Amino acid sequence: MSTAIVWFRQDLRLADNPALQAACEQCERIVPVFIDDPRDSTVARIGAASRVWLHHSLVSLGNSLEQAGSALICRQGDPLEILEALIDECGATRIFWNRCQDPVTIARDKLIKTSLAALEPKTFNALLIHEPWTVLKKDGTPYKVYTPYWRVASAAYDGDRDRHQPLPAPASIPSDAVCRKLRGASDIEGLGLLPDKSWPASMMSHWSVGEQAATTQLEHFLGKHVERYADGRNLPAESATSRLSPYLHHGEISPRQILARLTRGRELSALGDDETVYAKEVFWREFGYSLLFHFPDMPTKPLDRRFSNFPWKKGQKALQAWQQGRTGVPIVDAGMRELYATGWMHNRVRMIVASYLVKNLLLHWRQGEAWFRDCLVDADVASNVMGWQWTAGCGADAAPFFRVFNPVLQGERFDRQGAYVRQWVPELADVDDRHVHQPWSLSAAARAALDYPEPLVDLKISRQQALDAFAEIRG
DNA sequence: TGAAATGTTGGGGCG
DNA sequence: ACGCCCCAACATTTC
Repeated sequence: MSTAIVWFRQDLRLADNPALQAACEQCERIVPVFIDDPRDSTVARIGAASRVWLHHSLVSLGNSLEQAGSALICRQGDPLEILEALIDECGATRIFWNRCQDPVTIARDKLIKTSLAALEPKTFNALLIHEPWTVLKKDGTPYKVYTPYWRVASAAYDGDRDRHQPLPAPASIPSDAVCRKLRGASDIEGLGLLPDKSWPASMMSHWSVGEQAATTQLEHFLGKHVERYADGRNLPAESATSRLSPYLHHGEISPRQILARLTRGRELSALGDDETVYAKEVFWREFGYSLLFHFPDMPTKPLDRRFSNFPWKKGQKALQAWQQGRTGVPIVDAGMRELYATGWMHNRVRMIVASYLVKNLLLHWRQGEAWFRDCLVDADVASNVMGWQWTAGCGADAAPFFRVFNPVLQGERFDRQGAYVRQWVPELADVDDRHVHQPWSLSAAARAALDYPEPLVDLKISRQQALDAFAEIRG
């Protein structure tokens, strides 16, 4: 009897899962396993919020597998050692998995693949539309500007649509008593992904986890919000973004599934304006993975090497005020509090709080990147690092100038009624619309009546400091 | 996926 | 009626 291990990683779904599909087609018995690798390097290791999500996602996947007559085995430790032990225990003759694309995991898995050569490991692309080495400029070098990347990547999708169609879930996942015995009742609990604190429960009260929930959210977004996406996505008080990022990060849904459902048989080039803006967001994720693959030191080193000499400040108090949402800038504090409470932040606000950290507080983008990685349920190294480098000005940004956001203008433009600020900063609930994004312009008496911090820094002065610092390094 | 400085226009107040 | 000034609103330029 042929037995296959299916190693689940960032693909916690049954549908559009080519490794699972191939195993079901080729083998008579399937052993699904998830391995938590506690030795992951700092950059690849996901943070506390993502681990909480992961716990619930594994529970959901485990339930789906059980409904299909199978069972999920969870282990913690060195993946190669665990896989070798498991191969002995269940007599596996083959192993299948879907590829991850961050540098740490690529290097680790390459070794594992070699070590397990006797089982002819078979790996698949389920993470991306285009794997990073397949989209290059004519001269063979990677894109560093998004727009030309999008042109080529979207045309490649349109030119080979059949290949990008998602797979259905396998009709059945053959298992037997031996496999089920390998799974102890408390396997998922045993990974210790849930800290013994109260925040995980309140954070997860904002979410519904799992493959089914991901599909429901996609349908909700496409049915209601995508038609006004170009404008609506910028308004943090409205839930007009897709909110699919945590599902994508853990692989509860795939980009192939999203694009197939968005396009419904059309080419990307035939989509309406709002749909195109959304499709481009999906390809921003692809672009992030491409950058990370071709510039693997991006998590720690600026893409623009001039920034190695940027005079970042050190300020533990300022960093803490930012993390806790007590900077005195309403839109910044609202975003940071939304992040801490829900594990997620609206994308427009991510740009604003990030810009404030690096260009007003002049703190290193890596400190912001680390905080986001720890707090976001969608923390994806590629997207997170790309976003922070973009904000800091050292990443892939085609702008020919040093971009500095003004959080007051951003707030007034995208949260005109202050609804978002009032939701997350209740101290400002009664401040009128004209002052809600700049409470320091209230009279001294009105300010004293508010239990809200004075601004940490002057926006105009700190902006000028950032511009001066950039002038120093730009050569 | 920007902001601030600078330039232009046009309506209203006023002598 | 007219010119002048002021300034808001909008447009353009610059980093």
